[in-house]
Amino acid sequence: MSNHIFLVEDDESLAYILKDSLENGGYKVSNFYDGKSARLAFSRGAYHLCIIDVMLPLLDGFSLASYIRQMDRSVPILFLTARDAEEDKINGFKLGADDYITKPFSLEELKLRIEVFLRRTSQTSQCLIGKFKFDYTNLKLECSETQFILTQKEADLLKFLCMHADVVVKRETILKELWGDDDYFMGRSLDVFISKLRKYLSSDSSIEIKNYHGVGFKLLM
Amino acid sequence: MSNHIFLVEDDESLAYILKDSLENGGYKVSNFYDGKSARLAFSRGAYHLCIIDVMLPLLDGFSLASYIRQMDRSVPILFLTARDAEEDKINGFKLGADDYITKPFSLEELKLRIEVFLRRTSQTSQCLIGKFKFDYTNLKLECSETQFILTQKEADLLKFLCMHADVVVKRETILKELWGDDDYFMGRSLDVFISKLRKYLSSDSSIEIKNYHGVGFKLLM
DNA sequence: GGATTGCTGTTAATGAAATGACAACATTTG
DNA sequence: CAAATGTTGTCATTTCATTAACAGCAATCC
Repeated sequence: MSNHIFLVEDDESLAYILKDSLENGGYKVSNFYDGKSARLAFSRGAYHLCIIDVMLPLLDGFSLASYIRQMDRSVPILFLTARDAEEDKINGFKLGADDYITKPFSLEELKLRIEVFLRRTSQTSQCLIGKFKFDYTNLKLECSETQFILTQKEADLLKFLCMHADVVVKRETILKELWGDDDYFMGRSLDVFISKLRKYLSSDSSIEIKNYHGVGFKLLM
Repeated sequence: MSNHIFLVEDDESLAYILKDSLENGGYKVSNFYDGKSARLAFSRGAYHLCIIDVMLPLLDGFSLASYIRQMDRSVPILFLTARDAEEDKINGFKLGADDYITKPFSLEELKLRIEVFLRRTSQTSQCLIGKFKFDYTNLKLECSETQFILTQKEADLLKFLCMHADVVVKRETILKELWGDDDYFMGRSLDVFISKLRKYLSSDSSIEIKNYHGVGFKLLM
């Protein structure tokens, strides 16, 4: 699920460099060279982040941003602006811009900021299990009283069960998916992990990892 | 990592309104009602921005600011001052104040200025890590007692961890980003650098670079 | 019912791999 | 060459998936 970046920059060579290096960074980039065509394009596409030069032909960056804000109240907008145009900033923040980068800037800088924003919006794959909050990417399983740090494999298994909550998942399916194969010892290993997860979740009696004899498991909550 | 605002205002109702609305704006706010207790508190905490009323009981805003400036050479200080006290401004700028807001002011105005300042500090690549101030562009990591000059690679890594504070960053991601590739020896090299950073940061026990076995690292502070 | 067999739950032991700390080496820079 | 920096190698330690061991349970058969 690669993130789609909406880039509006009229300086062709800069635009090219940005597009190229962002694409190398694994993003999908759509590039527009003036405010008007950008505005039209935005209404037709779905984007995860906008990078907009303040100075644009036909329609300036602020007007474009204000239009985008109307269409989408949450998409992060990142302005490219000249070095010390302080009043630009105030102007922009009013429109709900999220950040500025002043030219000239380093690509690294830009990439880092993009990551920060995309992280902020795309929730770090969290899900609720009874009274617990499970954060898969941070391997964290927490409730008001306690917090557990899971190992990768524990987290993988719990995630798999979550994604198939209330459904009986076959042992075979889990093993193929998470262990890559299915033999006697892997099966025993799975049992050990199930046991560990049950222990983590034991403080909430509404949660149950139920065994279906000879078939598999089901996460109930 | 939400920004922490140091607010000193003796008018209780104003203080309450400010604190409340800034907290709603996503900031963490610590509020003090007189200069003396504020001075004590500042020396014990780490803040990203200070908002100080000029007129304060026990210790006036200027004296407080001058103390803060000694402790921290770069934290933005924003004064709240009466309408037309021009000499206050001159006084304040000498002490290294960064901006003034004259009462009465609008909340929007204040919020915008705060954002501008916080962006500015983040743009100059300074960030706070526990009791340390880390200046990426100058490769400087300092606290009240000591100062380290980092190498470029040390600084790169620390910056990367800062930008992803409180998130588990995969080894692979770090290596791809900072070493350009990912093989066994680069992995070992990364471990060496992590070890160096831990040594630099060891004097503040609230900072931790936590390892997630087989996964990566997370900067906690 | 009672015996047998295979499946599951749990805990502990084991060994391979990841990590931390440090030293040695290589490379660059002035 | 001397100093600074990053990489590679070594060894001790830690972590964790797996394996082993044993006890309880479920299904099947007589």
